[in-house]
Amino acid sequence: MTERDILEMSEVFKVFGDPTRIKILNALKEGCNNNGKCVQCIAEELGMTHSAVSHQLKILRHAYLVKAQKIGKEVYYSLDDDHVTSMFDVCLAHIRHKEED
Amino acid sequence: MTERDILEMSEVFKVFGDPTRIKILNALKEGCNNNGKCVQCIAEELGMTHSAVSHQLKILRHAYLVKAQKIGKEVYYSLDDDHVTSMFDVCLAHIRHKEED
DNA sequence: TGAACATATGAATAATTGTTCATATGTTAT
DNA sequence: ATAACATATGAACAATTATTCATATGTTCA
Repeated sequence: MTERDILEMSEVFKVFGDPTRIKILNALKEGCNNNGKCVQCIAEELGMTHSAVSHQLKILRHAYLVKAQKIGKEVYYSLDDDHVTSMFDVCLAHIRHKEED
Repeated sequence: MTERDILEMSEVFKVFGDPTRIKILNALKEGCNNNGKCVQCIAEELGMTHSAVSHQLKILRHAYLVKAQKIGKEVYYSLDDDHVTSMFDVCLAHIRHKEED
Protein backbone atom coordinates (compact mmCIF):
# COMPACT_ATOMS: atom_id res chain seq x y z
CA MET A 1 0.00 0.00 0.00
CA THR A 2 1.57 3.28 -1.14
CA GLU A 3 1.40 6.66 0.57
CA ARG A 4 -0.95 7.76 -2.19
CA ASP A 5 -3.25 4.78 -1.62
CA ILE A 6 -3.42 5.69 2.04
CA LEU A 7 -4.37 9.28 1.33
CA GLU A 8 -6.98 8.28 -1.22
CA MET A 9 -8.44 5.65 1.05
CA SER A 10 -8.79 8.08 3.91
CA GLU A 11 -10.54 10.52 1.57
CA VAL A 12 -13.04 7.87 0.53
CA PHE A 13 -13.71 6.82 4.12
CA LYS A 14 -14.08 10.47 5.13
CA VAL A 15 -16.83 10.82 2.54
CA PHE A 16 -18.60 7.81 4.02
CA GLY A 17 -18.13 9.20 7.51
CA ASP A 18 -21.22 11.38 7.64
CA PRO A 19 -24.75 10.22 8.49
CA THR A 20 -26.40 12.46 5.91
CA ARG A 21 -24.29 11.04 3.11
CA ILE A 22 -24.97 7.49 4.26
CA LYS A 23 -28.69 8.26 4.19
CA ILE A 24 -28.38 9.61 0.66
CA LEU A 25 -26.42 6.58 -0.50
CA ASN A 26 -28.94 4.31 1.18
CA ALA A 27 -31.80 6.12 -0.53
CA LEU A 28 -30.05 5.65 -3.88
CA LYS A 29 -29.46 2.00 -3.15
CA GLU A 30 -33.21 1.51 -3.23
CA GLY A 31 -33.77 3.76 -6.26
CA CYS A 32 -37.20 4.86 -7.46
CA ASN A 33 -36.53 3.88 -11.06
CA ASN A 34 -33.74 2.71 -13.35
CA ASN A 35 -32.37 6.19 -13.74
CA GLY A 36 -32.00 6.98 -10.06
CA LYS A 37 -33.53 9.74 -8.00
CA CYS A 38 -33.61 13.46 -8.53
CA VAL A 39 -32.32 15.95 -5.96
CA GLN A 40 -35.78 17.03 -4.92
CA CYS A 41 -36.93 13.41 -4.41
CA ILE A 42 -33.97 12.80 -2.10
CA ALA A 43 -34.50 16.07 -0.26
CA GLU A 44 -38.14 15.27 0.41
CA GLU A 45 -37.39 11.70 1.40
CA LEU A 46 -34.81 12.78 3.96
CA GLY A 47 -36.49 16.00 5.07
CA MET A 48 -33.63 18.25 3.98
CA THR A 49 -33.29 21.32 1.82
CA HIS A 50 -32.24 20.69 -1.77
CA SER A 51 -29.23 22.92 -1.17
CA ALA A 52 -27.89 20.66 1.55
CA VAL A 53 -28.55 17.56 -0.56
CA SER A 54 -26.87 19.10 -3.55
CA HIS A 55 -23.75 19.96 -1.55
CA GLN A 56 -23.48 16.41 -0.29
CA LEU A 57 -24.11 14.96 -3.74
CA LYS A 58 -21.23 17.03 -5.06
CA ILE A 59 -18.95 15.48 -2.47
CA LEU A 60 -20.24 12.00 -3.32
CA ARG A 61 -19.76 12.67 -7.02
CA HIS A 62 -16.16 13.74 -6.56
CA ALA A 63 -15.48 10.51 -4.69
CA TYR A 64 -17.02 8.56 -7.60
CA LEU A 65 -19.62 7.07 -5.29
CA VAL A 66 -22.61 8.41 -7.22
CA LYS A 67 -23.12 9.33 -10.82
CA ALA A 68 -25.44 11.93 -12.29
CA GLN A 69 -27.59 11.84 -15.36
CA LYS A 70 -29.40 14.92 -16.54
CA ILE A 71 -32.85 14.40 -18.01
CA GLY A 72 -34.69 17.57 -18.87
CA LYS A 73 -34.28 19.97 -15.97
CA GLU A 74 -33.83 17.26 -13.42
CA VAL A 75 -30.61 15.49 -12.49
CA TYR A 76 -30.97 11.85 -11.56
CA TYR A 77 -28.44 10.38 -9.22
CA SER A 78 -27.58 6.73 -8.74
CA LEU A 79 -24.81 4.67 -7.17
CA ASP A 80 -21.69 4.67 -9.30
CA ASP A 81 -20.66 1.05 -8.68
CA ASP A 82 -21.37 -1.73 -6.23
CA HIS A 83 -18.44 -0.92 -3.96
CA VAL A 84 -20.83 1.27 -2.01
CA THR A 85 -23.02 -1.72 -1.27
CA SER A 86 -20.01 -3.86 -0.35
CA MET A 87 -18.73 -1.15 1.96
CA PHE A 88 -22.10 -0.91 3.72
CA ASP A 89 -22.22 -4.68 4.10
CA VAL A 90 -18.78 -4.95 5.68
CA CYS A 91 -19.47 -2.02 7.98
CA LEU A 92 -22.83 -3.40 9.09
CA ALA A 93 -21.21 -6.76 9.74
CA HIS A 94 -18.65 -5.03 11.94
CA ILE A 95 -21.33 -3.22 13.92
CA ARG A 96 -23.39 -6.35 14.42
CA HIS A 97 -20.30 -8.28 15.42
CA LYS A 98 -19.23 -5.84 18.11
CA GLU A 99 -22.78 -5.67 19.50
CA GLU A 100 -22.70 -9.41 20.15
CA ASP A 101 -20.11 -9.07 22.92
CA MET B 1 -31.13 0.07 7.97
CA THR B 2 -32.16 1.90 11.14
CA GLU B 3 -31.28 5.42 12.20
CA ARG B 4 -28.97 3.92 14.79
CA ASP B 5 -27.20 1.77 12.20
CA ILE B 6 -26.63 4.88 10.12
CA LEU B 7 -25.10 6.78 13.03
CA GLU B 8 -22.89 3.88 14.03
CA MET B 9 -21.77 3.28 10.48
CA SER B 10 -20.80 6.89 10.01
CA GLU B 11 -18.82 6.74 13.25
CA VAL B 12 -16.90 3.70 12.03
CA PHE B 13 -16.18 5.28 8.66
CA LYS B 14 -15.10 8.50 10.38
CA VAL B 15 -12.53 6.51 12.31
CA PHE B 16 -11.21 5.06 9.07
CA GLY B 17 -11.18 8.50 7.49
CA ASP B 18 -7.76 9.61 8.69
CA PRO B 19 -4.45 8.74 7.03
CA THR B 20 -2.63 8.29 10.33
CA ARG B 21 -5.13 5.73 11.53
CA ILE B 22 -5.01 3.88 8.23
CA LYS B 23 -1.23 3.74 8.54
CA ILE B 24 -1.53 2.36 12.05
CA LEU B 25 -4.07 -0.26 10.97
CA ASN B 26 -1.88 -1.16 8.02
CA ALA B 27 1.14 -1.53 10.30
CA LEU B 28 -0.90 -3.84 12.52
CA LYS B 29 -2.08 -5.84 9.54
CA GLU B 30 1.51 -6.88 9.00
CA GLY B 31 2.24 -7.44 12.70
CA CYS B 32 5.72 -8.10 14.06
CA ASN B 33 4.63 -11.17 16.02
CA ASN B 34 1.49 -13.04 17.09
CA ASN B 35 0.79 -10.61 19.88
CA GLY B 36 0.85 -7.46 17.76
CA LYS B 37 2.96 -4.35 18.05
CA CYS B 38 3.67 -2.07 20.97
CA VAL B 39 2.99 1.67 20.90
CA GLN B 40 6.66 2.56 20.64
CA CYS B 41 7.18 0.15 17.70
CA ILE B 42 4.33 1.79 15.84
CA ALA B 43 5.52 5.29 16.70
CA GLU B 44 9.00 4.56 15.39
CA GLU B 45 7.71 2.83 12.28
CA LEU B 46 5.52 5.81 11.38
CA GLY B 47 7.82 8.55 12.65
CA MET B 48 5.34 9.90 15.19
CA THR B 49 5.36 10.63 18.89
CA HIS B 50 4.00 7.92 21.14
CA SER B 51 1.47 10.40 22.46
CA ALA B 52 -0.08 10.91 19.05
CA VAL B 53 -0.08 7.17 18.39
CA SER B 54 -1.65 6.48 21.74
CA HIS B 55 -4.45 8.96 21.11
CA GLN B 56 -5.26 7.38 17.77
CA LEU B 57 -5.10 3.88 19.23
CA LYS B 58 -7.64 4.93 21.82
CA ILE B 59 -10.00 5.99 19.03
CA LEU B 60 -9.38 2.73 17.17
CA ARG B 61 -9.98 0.75 20.34
CA HIS B 62 -13.31 2.44 21.01
CA ALA B 63 -14.39 1.57 17.48
CA TYR B 64 -13.42 -2.06 18.15
CA LEU B 65 -10.97 -1.98 15.27
CA VAL B 66 -7.94 -2.88 17.37
CA LYS B 67 -7.51 -4.78 20.59
CA ALA B 68 -4.87 -4.34 23.26
CA GLN B 69 -2.98 -6.89 25.27
CA LYS B 70 -0.71 -5.83 28.08
CA ILE B 71 2.49 -7.81 28.53
CA GLY B 72 4.81 -6.46 31.18
CA LYS B 73 5.05 -2.72 30.77
CA GLU B 74 4.25 -2.81 27.08
CA VAL B 75 0.84 -2.86 25.48
CA TYR B 76 0.58 -4.85 22.28
CA TYR B 77 -2.00 -3.85 19.75
CA SER B 78 -3.45 -5.96 16.97
CA LEU B 79 -6.45 -5.87 14.63
CA ASP B 80 -9.65 -6.80 16.41
CA ASP B 81 -11.26 -8.75 13.57
CA ASP B 82 -10.90 -9.19 9.84
CA HIS B 83 -13.48 -6.57 8.95
CA VAL B 84 -10.60 -4.11 8.85
CA THR B 85 -8.93 -6.12 6.13
CA SER B 86 -12.19 -6.46 4.22
CA MET B 87 -12.80 -2.76 4.47
CA PHE B 88 -9.34 -1.99 3.10
CA ASP B 89 -9.85 -4.42 0.25
CA VAL B 90 -13.16 -2.92 -0.84
CA CYS B 91 -11.80 0.60 -0.57
CA LEU B 92 -8.68 -0.22 -2.58
CA ALA B 93 -10.82 -1.89 -5.23
CA HIS B 94 -12.87 1.29 -5.46
CA ILE B 95 -9.78 3.44 -5.86
CA ARG B 96 -8.29 1.19 -8.51
CA HIS B 97 -11.60 1.05 -10.33
CA LYS B 98 -12.03 4.80 -10.56
CA GLU B 99 -8.42 5.23 -11.73
CA GLU B 100 -9.13 3.01 -14.73
CA ASP B 101 -11.40 5.58 -16.35
C1' DT C 1 11.73 2.44 47.68
C1' DG C 2 13.28 5.12 43.81
C1' DA C 3 14.83 5.59 39.02
C1' DA C 4 13.84 4.60 34.29
C1' DC C 5 10.70 3.42 31.03
C1' DA C 6 5.96 2.60 28.48
C1' DT C 7 1.60 4.18 27.86
C1' DA C 8 -2.49 7.07 28.66
C1' DT C 9 -4.98 11.18 29.00
C1' DG C 10 -6.69 16.21 29.93
C1' DA C 11 -6.62 20.62 28.13
C1' DA C 12 -5.53 24.08 24.67
C1' DT C 13 -4.86 25.25 20.14
C1' DA C 14 -5.02 24.56 15.23
C1' DA C 15 -7.27 22.70 11.36
C1' DT C 16 -10.98 20.66 8.99
C1' DT C 17 -15.74 19.94 7.98
C1' DG C 18 -20.83 20.68 7.79
C1' DT C 19 -24.77 23.73 7.27
C1' DT C 20 -27.17 27.61 5.92
C1' DC C 21 -28.39 31.59 3.18
C1' DA C 22 -28.21 34.08 -0.85
C1' DT C 23 -27.49 33.93 -5.46
C1' DA C 24 -26.21 31.97 -10.03
C1' DT C 25 -26.87 28.77 -13.89
C1' DG C 26 -29.49 26.14 -16.83
C1' DT C 27 -34.11 24.12 -18.55
C1' DT C 28 -38.98 24.06 -19.93
C1' DA C 29 -43.14 25.95 -21.45
C1' DT C 30 -46.05 29.89 -22.42
C1' DA D 1 -38.28 36.74 -24.12
C1' DT D 2 -39.83 35.86 -19.54
C1' DA D 3 -41.70 33.23 -15.73
C1' DA D 4 -41.35 29.12 -13.06
C1' DC D 5 -38.74 25.52 -11.67
C1' DA D 6 -34.43 22.36 -10.64
C1' DT D 7 -29.95 22.26 -9.32
C1' DA D 8 -25.40 24.12 -8.12
C1' DT D 9 -22.25 26.83 -5.66
C1' DG D 10 -19.70 30.71 -2.96
C1' DA D 11 -19.20 32.61 1.40
C1' DA D 12 -19.96 32.90 6.35
C1' DC D 13 -20.64 30.80 10.48
C1' DA D 14 -21.01 26.78 13.60
C1' DA D 15 -19.42 22.48 14.96
C1' DT D 16 -16.32 18.77 15.01
C1' DT D 17 -11.81 16.73 14.93
C1' DA D 18 -6.68 16.34 15.16
C1' DT D 19 -2.40 17.51 17.28
C1' DT D 20 0.55 19.00 20.74
C1' DC D 21 2.33 19.68 25.34
C1' DA D 22 2.37 18.68 29.98
C1' DT D 23 1.42 15.51 33.28
C1' DA D 24 -0.42 11.15 35.35
C1' DT D 25 -0.53 6.13 35.85
C1' DG D 26 1.44 1.85 35.97
C1' DT D 27 5.53 -1.51 35.40
C1' DT D 28 10.20 -3.31 35.96
C1' DC D 29 14.48 -3.74 38.00
C1' DA D 30 18.31 -2.34 40.89
